[in-house]
Amino acid sequence: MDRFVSNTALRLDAKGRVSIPASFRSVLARDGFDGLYCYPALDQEAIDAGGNALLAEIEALIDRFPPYSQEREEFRISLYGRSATLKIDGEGRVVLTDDLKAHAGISDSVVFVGLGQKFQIWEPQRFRSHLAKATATVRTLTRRLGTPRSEPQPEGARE
Amino acid sequence: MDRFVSNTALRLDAKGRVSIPASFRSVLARDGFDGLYCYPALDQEAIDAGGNALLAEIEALIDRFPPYSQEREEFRISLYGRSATLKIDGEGRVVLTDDLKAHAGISDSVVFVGLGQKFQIWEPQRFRSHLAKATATVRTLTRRLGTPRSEPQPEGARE
DNA sequence: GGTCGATCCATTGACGCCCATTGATACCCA
DNA sequence: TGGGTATCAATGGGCGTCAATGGATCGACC
Repeated sequence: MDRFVSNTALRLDAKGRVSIPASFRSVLARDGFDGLYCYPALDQEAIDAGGNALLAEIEALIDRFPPYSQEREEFRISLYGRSATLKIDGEGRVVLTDDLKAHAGISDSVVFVGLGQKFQIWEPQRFRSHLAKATATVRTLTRRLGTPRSEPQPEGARE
Repeated sequence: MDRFVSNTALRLDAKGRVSIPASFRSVLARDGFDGLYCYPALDQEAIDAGGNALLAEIEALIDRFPPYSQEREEFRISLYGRSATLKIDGEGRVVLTDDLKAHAGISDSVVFVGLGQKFQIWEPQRFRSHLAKATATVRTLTRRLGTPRSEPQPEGARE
């Protein structure tokens, strides 16, 4: 398996540590990144996390702007400045920074959600409501498309 | 690791000393530069800092202008003339010059922000507001560009 | 002789690293 | 097929190391 899939709910311990799900760890190991690269999601109250694949995605985004341009510098500041590379201990755990926890509203438990090249870390309650909203959106979209109770998209349409 | 990454908030002591984050120090050591090369950032109320890699970047910037041109001389004056090479003490600390502190509005605490080949030193409050502004820009730009794997925003999605 | 600065030392608190426990799941064998 | 066992993921805690910080001493240059 080379993609992050499925979701898992886990708790932070007294020291603020939280285990990365074992299946995600094996993906990270395959990816070759030492540690866990994290930053606050731009459009959601969640943490985006991953390895080299995620990092490459971000750098590709930055490289779309010419060197020394104002936009590029703002991208660099905003993405690098808010990101954190967390160390993974021998048991596969990380401690989230205060910034990350504040952005996602995380206190003592989280949900890991696999999204292919990356995964997200949510505060469980917020994830539930986000999921409900997303599901409602999907329903209205499929209705509007006029494809009731059929698969909305063929496999691999968007990666 | 051979690049400056992540960010750290630290305080100046009564003597004006401030520790360079250990991870940054190890990059500087690898870079081989003795001390810390600093200058006021051109476009921001921050201090640019680094080692040989930063110096090389600056020279590359200057070399984009024809020799003896007005622009080139102004770049040289502006960059070299305002720069300072700070001494790093046995504990990995530096004292910022008054010029640098004035430019960045630094009094008794700072934030170090890794930006790859260099890092920046900010006054925490200004960094926060700058980050907020940059992030807003990034949001609108990524929407316009059509970020990969961002969710579709259907019109009329109720909130 | 005094002040400023630089090098050295001492404290403390966080973090990395290690091991122990528990609970669930998969596997094996009767 | 059911029971027992081995394996591994998740969790909790202890301890040592080192980064960050504060203070003290030594020296140089006014």
